[in-house]
Amino acid sequence: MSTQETDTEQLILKAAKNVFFKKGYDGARMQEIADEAGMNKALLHYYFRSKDKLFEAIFKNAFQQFIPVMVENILSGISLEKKIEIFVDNYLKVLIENPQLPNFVLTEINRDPDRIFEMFGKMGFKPEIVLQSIQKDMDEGKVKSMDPRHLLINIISLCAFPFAAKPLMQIMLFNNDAQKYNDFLEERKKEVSQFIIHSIKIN
Amino acid sequence: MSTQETDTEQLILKAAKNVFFKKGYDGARMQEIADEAGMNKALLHYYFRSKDKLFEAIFKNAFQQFIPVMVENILSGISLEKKIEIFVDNYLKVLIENPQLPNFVLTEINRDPDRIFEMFGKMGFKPEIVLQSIQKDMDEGKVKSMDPRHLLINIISLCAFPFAAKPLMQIMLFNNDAQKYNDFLEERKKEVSQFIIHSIKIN
DNA sequence: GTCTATATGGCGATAGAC
DNA sequence: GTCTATCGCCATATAGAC
Repeated sequence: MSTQETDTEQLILKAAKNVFFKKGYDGARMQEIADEAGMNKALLHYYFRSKDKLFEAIFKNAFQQFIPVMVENILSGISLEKKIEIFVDNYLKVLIENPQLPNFVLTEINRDPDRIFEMFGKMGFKPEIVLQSIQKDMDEGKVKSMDPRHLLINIISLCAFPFAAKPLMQIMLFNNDAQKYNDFLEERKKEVSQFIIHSIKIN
Repeated sequence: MSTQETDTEQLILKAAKNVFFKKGYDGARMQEIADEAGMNKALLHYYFRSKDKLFEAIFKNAFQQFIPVMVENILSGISLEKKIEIFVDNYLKVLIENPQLPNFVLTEINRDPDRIFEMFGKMGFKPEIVLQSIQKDMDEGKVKSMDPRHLLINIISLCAFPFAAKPLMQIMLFNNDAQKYNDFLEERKKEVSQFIIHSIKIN
């Protein structure tokens, strides 16, 4: 695949990402994408043929942004606690740069979950491996024993949800001050790690 | 307000809830609602005039289902730990009965966050009061000290996210066995409480 | 109140000039 | 490659018979 794509194509992709991320597939309008890209609607069809095809491009790109981050440190030999720390840090970093990502993924999870699961698989994210890795540390008595699925879903929930619910939380907790909410999300890199690790520690 | 509404109106509301919850405002079709209610499309307009008005009815109803639950035990004098336990239990109970609720609310959060915030206020949910109540127990040294906003958002995240991401999690963690995922969500009533309380305990 | 038939508008997509 | 103009469909909404 060539890394050299036309300027126009890049403009379209950027605008489409914005609109699809904000409005979802159903709510997005080709006209709005064209406006945001500063060009005519017909050009979108010239480059991508249909709304579906354009969406597909955005969809694949979105997953390439965060699945590798999730896969990365799973197979390394470090302790579960350290893994969690690194995972939370990396995952939140990606989300801070792409705050609309959780909403986009959640929308798609409800449109076509199988497609997403398939995409996860293609990119090397295998839940069984993650669960086994967690189970191993529990069996060795390094952390509190529990159903690893609860722990996994807890970690993902604590990272992703504050982005999915961002507009409301920003109003509720920070008087709609965007800068303060971003600082708050930054803090969560440490806060969430501590929260989880404290919870699974054995004393 | 009369509690006696026509049968037809009830049928419409029930069908509309199903479709709006599943497809969101943009994805929902008046035809589909009519089909599911077993009647003609024109009747929906006879009773509710427009798609917007019908949606508004569903919207208000949805919030009446869960905000009172959140407000309920906040002002009581019991300990924070006990409050969390009761809150998680009640909140998850509502969500198990209305699994699509988080998606519905999240969609609306991104469409019009101010409207939701207003709705929260009208129904007596004031975040400052919740935060103060949490802060009080921290000041008294009963639980670990932290920004109460992180704790609040952690609690909500741990409860709501597994429903928002349900279709994918069911596939990933339970081979798409709906019964098993429901059992898993039931388990979370205890699991989430323990997870949180363990994390804020002082040793 | 409930239906069928139809009006109205919006949106994805295409044709064709430049 | 990029634009304007337009087609054709589908969804909301209304008119009017029963």
